[in-house]
Amino acid sequence: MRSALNPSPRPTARDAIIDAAIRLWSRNPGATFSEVALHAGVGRATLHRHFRNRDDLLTVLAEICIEETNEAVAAAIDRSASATRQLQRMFEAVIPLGDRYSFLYRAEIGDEHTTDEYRRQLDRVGTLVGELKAEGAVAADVPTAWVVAQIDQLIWTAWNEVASGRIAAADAANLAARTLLQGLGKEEQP
Amino acid sequence: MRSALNPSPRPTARDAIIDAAIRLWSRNPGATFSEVALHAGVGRATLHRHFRNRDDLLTVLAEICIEETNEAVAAAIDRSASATRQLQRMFEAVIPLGDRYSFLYRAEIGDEHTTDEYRRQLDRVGTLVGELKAEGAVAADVPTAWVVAQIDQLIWTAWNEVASGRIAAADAANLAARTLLQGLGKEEQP
DNA sequence: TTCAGATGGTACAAAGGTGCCTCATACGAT
DNA sequence: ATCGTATGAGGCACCTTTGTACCATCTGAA
Repeated sequence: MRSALNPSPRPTARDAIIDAAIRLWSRNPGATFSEVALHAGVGRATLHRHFRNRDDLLTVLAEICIEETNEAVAAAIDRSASATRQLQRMFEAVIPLGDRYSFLYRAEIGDEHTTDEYRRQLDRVGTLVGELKAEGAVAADVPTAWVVAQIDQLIWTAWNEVASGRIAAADAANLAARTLLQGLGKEEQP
Repeated sequence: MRSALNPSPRPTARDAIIDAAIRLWSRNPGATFSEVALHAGVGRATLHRHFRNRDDLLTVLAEICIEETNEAVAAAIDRSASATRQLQRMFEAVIPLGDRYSFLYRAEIGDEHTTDEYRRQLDRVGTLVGELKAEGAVAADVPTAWVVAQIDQLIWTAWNEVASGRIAAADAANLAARTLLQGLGKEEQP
């Protein structure tokens, strides 16, 4: 059966490879091309037919992950809502992507367009943090860079804890938002 | 000159190797033995004389890092102080070790003794979290696993931000403690 | 000076990964 | 049924890394 998405190149094999590679490289960035092929259920030759080499595949994966994240965030963000609610919805949208997103942390992407897109993503988070500060949800004296780093880490940690079974998936976004906002909220008594 | 520490095996070369390996593998876990030797300023042959193979070196590094962390924490912890202050001092002690500690996150250590020691370390953090809950500094309804994960991540994030120059070193421990405690503190109004 | 130990450089073989290739086959469209 | 395409299996040459061995050199101690 042909996926409704991806009408252009290939139906199943390519998707299987992409999925397996993301999954595998998230756990083990040094995994072999053979292992990727094995986990994708395709021959190693087929893998090379779809992606010339390791960098090629890596770049495609990164672009897909960033695109997925952008879409999830765009769907979650409602600019008419408060920044606090936008943050909450962003956590809900992005945390489930943690397993697909995580391998980008360590991967060294050479492709310029991809790194630019990633930087732009962080900038967007920085903008959201600015709005949170304007709302008073985040104290103005906390460095924006710290808040952005925390959001990044919270997404990863939340997914990680869910994946390992220590935290219920339903609680993850709430815990993350609570950790961030009540942790960085204005001090009550100085 | 012979270091006062390490009286038993070798004076300088071994220490240089260990230092270079930790530093290098923290940034690039896949770095080659040759690269390690290069950064340590020794020949690859010398490296092999001190450490039979990669696993051997990795295990030694892990043990050293865990031991260093244990010592730093033990020196910082004062059981007569409040758990909150103990946490603060732990952050102060451990964050500067972030660069030497970080490569353990991804490294796959086979050695049983080492993994046990690491588990014990996490357990100790869990105990501290229990005390924090007893003090009311951390809400009882927050899963301990989540708090432990946050502490772990805060150490790493804090060091990371300091290393990249986005956060001042002097602020890191305070920011971390503030993020954690005020983020997980008892709710004021339900 | 002499000697033992440590080191650097180099060479070597084994092992594994990579990229490319061919061939037989299975599947779908015509 | 036939043809074209994608695939799986396997082979092959090339490269890097790894672990080992050998030898000349240097340094500190006797």
